Amino acid sequence: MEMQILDCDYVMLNGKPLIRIYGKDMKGETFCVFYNKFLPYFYLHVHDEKIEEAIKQIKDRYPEVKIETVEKFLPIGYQPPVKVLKITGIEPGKTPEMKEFCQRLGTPYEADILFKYRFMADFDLRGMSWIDVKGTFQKTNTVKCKAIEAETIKPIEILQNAPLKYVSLDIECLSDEDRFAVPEKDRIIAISLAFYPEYKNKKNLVILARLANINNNVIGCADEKEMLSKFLEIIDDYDPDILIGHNLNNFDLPYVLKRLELHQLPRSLGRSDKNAISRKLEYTHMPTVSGRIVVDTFEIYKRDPWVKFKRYDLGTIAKELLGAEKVELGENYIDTLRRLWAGKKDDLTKLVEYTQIDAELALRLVVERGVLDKFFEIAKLSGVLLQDCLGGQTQRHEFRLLREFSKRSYIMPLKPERFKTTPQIKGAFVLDPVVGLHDWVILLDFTSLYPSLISSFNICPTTFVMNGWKDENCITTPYGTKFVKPSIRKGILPSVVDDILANRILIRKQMKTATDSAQKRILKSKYLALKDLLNSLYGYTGYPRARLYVSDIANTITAYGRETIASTKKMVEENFPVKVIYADTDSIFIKADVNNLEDAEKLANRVSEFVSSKLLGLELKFEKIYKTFLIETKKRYAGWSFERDNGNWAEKIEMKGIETVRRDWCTLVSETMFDVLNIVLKEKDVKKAARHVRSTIDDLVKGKVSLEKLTIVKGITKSLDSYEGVQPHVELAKKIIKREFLKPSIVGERLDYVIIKGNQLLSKRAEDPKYVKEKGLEIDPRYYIYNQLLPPLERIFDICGISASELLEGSKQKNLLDMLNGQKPQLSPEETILSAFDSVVCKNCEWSFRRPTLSGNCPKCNSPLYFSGDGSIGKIVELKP
DNA sequence: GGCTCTCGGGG
DNA sequence: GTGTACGAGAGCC
Repeated sequence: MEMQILDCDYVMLNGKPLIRIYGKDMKGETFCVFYNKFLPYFYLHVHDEKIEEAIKQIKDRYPEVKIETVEKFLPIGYQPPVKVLKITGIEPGKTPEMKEFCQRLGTPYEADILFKYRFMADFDLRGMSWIDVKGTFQKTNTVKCKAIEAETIKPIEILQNAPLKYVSLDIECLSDEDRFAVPEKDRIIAISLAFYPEYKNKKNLVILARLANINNNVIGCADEKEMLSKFLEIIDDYDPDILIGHNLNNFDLPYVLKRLELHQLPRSLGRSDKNAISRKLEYTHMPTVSGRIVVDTFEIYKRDPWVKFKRYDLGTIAKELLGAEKVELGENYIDTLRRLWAGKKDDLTKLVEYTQIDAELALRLVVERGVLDKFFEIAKLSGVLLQDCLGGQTQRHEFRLLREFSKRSYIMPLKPERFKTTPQIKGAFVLDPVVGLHDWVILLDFTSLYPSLISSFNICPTTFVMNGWKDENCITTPYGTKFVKPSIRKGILPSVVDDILANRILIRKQMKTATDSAQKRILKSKYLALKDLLNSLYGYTGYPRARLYVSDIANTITAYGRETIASTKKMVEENFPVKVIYADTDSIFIKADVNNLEDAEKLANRVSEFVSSKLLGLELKFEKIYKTFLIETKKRYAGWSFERDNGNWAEKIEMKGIETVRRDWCTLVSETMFDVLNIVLKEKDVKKAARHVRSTIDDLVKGKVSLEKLTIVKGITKSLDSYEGVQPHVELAKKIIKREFLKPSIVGERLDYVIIKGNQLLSKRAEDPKYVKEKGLEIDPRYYIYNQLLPPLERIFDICGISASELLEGSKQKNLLDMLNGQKPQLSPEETILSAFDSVVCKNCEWSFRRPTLSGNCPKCNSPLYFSGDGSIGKIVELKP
């Protein structure tokens, strides 16, 4: 029988561990493979003369263990193999205790590797890979699928994936009190399921904790308990491989499990008799549902470095990626839900529709977007089970390396102790940029710089020279560390890098010839998975809690990186008529004396070839040309880029580190920023950009900017009196509570606000845009100019040689004051000062700031702030908004 | 510019 | 289950 591995666990049976591998065959049938001929073991390194004594002590304490002496290479430092004890136990669960006991006798190795992973490593089994099993079918009720007692298990190579079944779930709960639902008190009223492929010709099912007759896709139940039983029944019957939900790990799954427990129902969501669990620690979650994989769309999308969202709620992600709209329950969620739940058929139908769409969207975010494809391949390449690939990167490298180590008779260290302080790794080189607006800038970067360096210089814990060794056999690094030459011993880390690079070339070749679309899709995912693994390998070596963390090694890699980029700069400037204006980690930006794309490209290719030929094992690749390039500081730049795309030039405006989309900025700011950069970069007309800003300010003063563009959003996350300091949205919340005294609570809500004109402190002038519209209130242009528009724009204009005062003045009006006044009557003298202040000072403690604080008070001593400026020193006028 | 603190999704 | 794992952005000097 051939099947693809989905999950693996073990149980103790008759005093012996029984390994269970869950998987699927090509037809989609589920199996569980049992294997009972594997026992837990680990290694112990003790001083040669103490070996006999150690064996005796272990035997006395643990008579059941088997101890052998074997030859192994220790993982850190180049050295000959040593004798170590291999201690084989019976119960995996006893190993931690044995490990502690052995720590007094010597150094244990591999004593903290999960039993299932020990087994998988030794049998060369990998998550999502295929195995060939010979054995006999077993009758059992410990698992819910066909069980096979295996005689032999062999890995086999199959590219395709078995057909998987996905179910997405979303629950609705109702609390009687006015707070967020908690599973200890508040019941679940509805469970919504969405299936792929369909379940009994249905895409959706909603199970209600109330008798109802809505339609074929709704099952009414007498109460919550009946609903939960029905839910378990459907999961068993449909038998999904993948469980999906938005914030499933942190909300729906633990909630359902807790309610099942309270109703004394089995928590049997998995494929075995093991209870499903969902544990949270720090911030990451560890759901365990035997035989199935739990996928939380919130966690998956939040971790994805390629797509970024302003917010990660289901509505936002679904809208952006699927173009789908979520049903909104309106202003007061709890009240609406309560009303719908208590209502007649129409109300209930609305509730059903709401929860049904949520489950469906989460499902589509996985299936339609194919987000798991890459993780399938990461599992196959690293060996880690699919469920464990969805989390951090460390495990992937650790397990891959464990297998490479075992193959070569090396043993792995234990995980380092927690909270151990470790030396800081010195990071990459970032050149101080030549700040300004430049023409014709070429970007080149080293492909996979750190992995290439690991490979070129044989950098690995196993080749690391820790004591005197003949220099002619070593590579001495710029950090001062030494590694033996590959001719003496090739490192494991370099081998892994080479393997990934070779694999990548192979996959790229296969991608070109592949015709089948399913095959193409898998190859593409494989390529992405290889890229991910390669890019995160350096990070692993520099992670203090990695088994193979050696600070000298991480420091060696970055030192080589710094040396590479510095010598590249020198080399390029000495051999070509160019100036390097910026460099960061593995990329350099060079300013060239050219005036068209083709010449720039020719030059770039010459530079690329030259540097690549001089630096062995490295490739400096031509990336793109910036016709115009504006750099503010390290890591903050924008440019008009041109890149080859299938032979043609593709152009776009790029921004790095210049935040145009920030939650606490209104859209007017991002729009203006975007317009300004477009004008500056494409037309190189700074004056025109300044005019654009002035006209925006003009519109603002004249009240021509729509409230939507001025709305700022901030969440109220805790009770109002627990906020320290004065914040506009908190003050607004207080106002709203006062106005709508029937409103139960505001905690957990997101507040939209605009800043209006008035005589109070800034923060007291936050107001609900709807209220502003109703009452015909006016927004405060000064706030939007000084606190929103100016800060980001000022920096851009500054480096283009236009100061803030020039920005504000020079239009029809003489200065900001006149613009602010517009058609209005004259302001009081106190307000005049606002037109041209240089800074804000606190007269009490003499602290000074560039801009007024939101509270209007000094953050240090809380006394009122004063404006200073207007050209004349000493002319300080009290802030009267 | 660098460091510490907070908060996220969900009902 | 031989486990014990966050990271971006805001706020503050």
